[in-house]
Amino acid sequence: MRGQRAGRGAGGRRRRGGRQGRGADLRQGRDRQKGEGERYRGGGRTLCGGPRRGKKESAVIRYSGYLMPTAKETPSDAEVVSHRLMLRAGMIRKVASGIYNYLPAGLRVLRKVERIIREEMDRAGAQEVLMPAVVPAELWKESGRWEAYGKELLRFRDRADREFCLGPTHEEVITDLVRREVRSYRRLPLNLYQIQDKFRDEIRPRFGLMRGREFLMKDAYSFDADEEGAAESYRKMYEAYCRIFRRMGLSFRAVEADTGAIGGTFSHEFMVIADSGEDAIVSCERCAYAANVEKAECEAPDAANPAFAISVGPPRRVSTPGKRTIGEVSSFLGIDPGSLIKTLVFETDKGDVAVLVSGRYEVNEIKVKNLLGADWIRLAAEDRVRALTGAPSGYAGPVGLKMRLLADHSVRAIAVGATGANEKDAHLADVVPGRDFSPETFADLRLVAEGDGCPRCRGALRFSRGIEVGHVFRLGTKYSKTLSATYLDAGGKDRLIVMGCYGIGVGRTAAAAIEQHHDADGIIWPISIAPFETAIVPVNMKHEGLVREAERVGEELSGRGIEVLLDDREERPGIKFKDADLCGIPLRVTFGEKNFAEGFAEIRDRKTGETERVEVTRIVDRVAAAVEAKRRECAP
RNA sequence: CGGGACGUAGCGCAGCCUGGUAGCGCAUCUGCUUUGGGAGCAGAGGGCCGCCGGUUCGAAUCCGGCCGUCCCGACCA
Repeated sequence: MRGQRAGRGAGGRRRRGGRQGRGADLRQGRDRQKGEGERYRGGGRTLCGGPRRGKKESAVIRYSGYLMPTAKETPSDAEVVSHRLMLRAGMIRKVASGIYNYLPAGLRVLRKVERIIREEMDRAGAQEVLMPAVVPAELWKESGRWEAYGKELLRFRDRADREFCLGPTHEEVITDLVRREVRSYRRLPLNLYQIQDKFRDEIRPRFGLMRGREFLMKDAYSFDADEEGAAESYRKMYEAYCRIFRRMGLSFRAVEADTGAIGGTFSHEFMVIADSGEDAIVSCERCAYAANVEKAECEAPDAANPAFAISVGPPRRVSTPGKRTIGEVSSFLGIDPGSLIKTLVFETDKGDVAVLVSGRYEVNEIKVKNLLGADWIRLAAEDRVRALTGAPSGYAGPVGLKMRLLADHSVRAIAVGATGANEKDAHLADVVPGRDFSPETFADLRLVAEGDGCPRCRGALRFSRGIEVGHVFRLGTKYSKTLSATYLDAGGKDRLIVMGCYGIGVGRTAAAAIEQHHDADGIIWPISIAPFETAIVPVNMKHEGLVREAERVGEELSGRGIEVLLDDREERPGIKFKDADLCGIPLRVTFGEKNFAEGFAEIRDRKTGETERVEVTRIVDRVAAAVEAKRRECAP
């Protein structure tokens, strides 16, 4: 799949150069050979940051020789916008499920994301290291995660039959490094990070770079002498993350989150707000509270007035043939779903458990899992439900049920309710919690719902969707304990190092930026992570004066530190415009014949579509000013 | 791993039900014309019809197995 549209002009030159090898063809033509050599030097420097140093070298990239094969149609297996657009814009190509090639333009975007991350991590006092992708099993066995991590951890053996894995995260490796090198409190605090390829053998890779198996990730690890220091390290990272995502021009929210498999005590996820996001988040309209719905706390309602239930007789069995869902049962019995007591049976590593919740709400499995201190939890399968309750699922109820019973606070608000009868096609009415059954505990076990108040300030909660691009954790001593990473304090005593870890998905962040910033024509990159800052489009490559002027302007802009893509392909204007839009280049300078004859060119803003006609003599200044304005929008 | 689908030219698809010459659009290559929003005409190249087996005189088409990919559910940056 070579440049579909990448250059008729090149083709012409190739022909003249003879028909031998393709590799040779690509080097034909002095001008292009020069362009290519310079491109790498120039491009590399620009991307690595820092002011441009002396020497006149062209950093202008010429589209005709550049591998950015755009497509009008998309492979049918791309579902989300970011995936589709990255494929169409010639940024990535799939190699295997969840594994991608990054083409030059895609790589430029990743490098820019990396660069911002590096600058802010360095600024926050972190130091860059690089750890191996291949990790010996011993380290993972030592931490206990060799067993605990599951199939996502890709394991294999070397020729000597030693076990290894591809690192999906590097707590073990970094802790091993630090425990060897750090002995004294004088060396703390320490924060080390890397930007490296990770591999997680996802059950179901999807959405292109949003959920790949191999992916670029920045992971940082902090080491402190005590909890106070760890809290400070955490705060610094939290702030660095805010700066990072602001600089990428993203609208995001830091939300309280569950710590999951990484473990630890406390964590925030950084969510890029996008309707297509996989995660649901809630945030308070009045205060700063924001959380992943998995984590979001629910207030306990007032308990029902017991006087209410005093006159009610014993539970009544009612026939409910074929009615098993809350909706069916409540409308069949003519009662409010909120007074149905929903009973769900879960299997966990701590044994089976039934969880009760008001029919108005959903059980939050993560809260149940955390309450039990379980490693895993799943809704019991049909036959298990039958064995435990004596009825098919849909008819379970707490009355007379012989198993662990946990109840959500919402059940307490039910004075008289209805519930399954543990018998097929039957429910019980006039059920009084506390009288007819008693759960071992009432706790917050449900999912937040629309209409709930903020747990902090009782303000209104707003629901939105987000893409998790970063995650910061307070790990405490989880890894320093299992891997015995200790230091000597000032009193000469051995103490455990207190850790934190901090991740950012590099490719995912680029994808999230697209999810948040695109339109019908393609990507609209924030300038700080765009592959190029401006495109220059000479409308007719046969018009020598016009082309020469376009090239001159490109060189000048480049000389001012602006990243330019010169579309020197022998294509029709429509194609060039479409491609510039598709690839999301923030500004486009168009050299058209009519305007050029009058001494004018045009600047177009990709985002607003606004077009400005500017005299060619002033165009460089004008573009530079526009670029500057866009860069300022991405200020931290 | 469960549920649903799909594998035919680089990409998007038709053909399969009812077995017999592999087709369309885009892209690619050549020539001419064209040059402000994915051009026109003329010509050309490109296929182990996912793989293996079975049925049949004959299989892209029917049957079985395998592999791959995608979509929906439980994990995560």
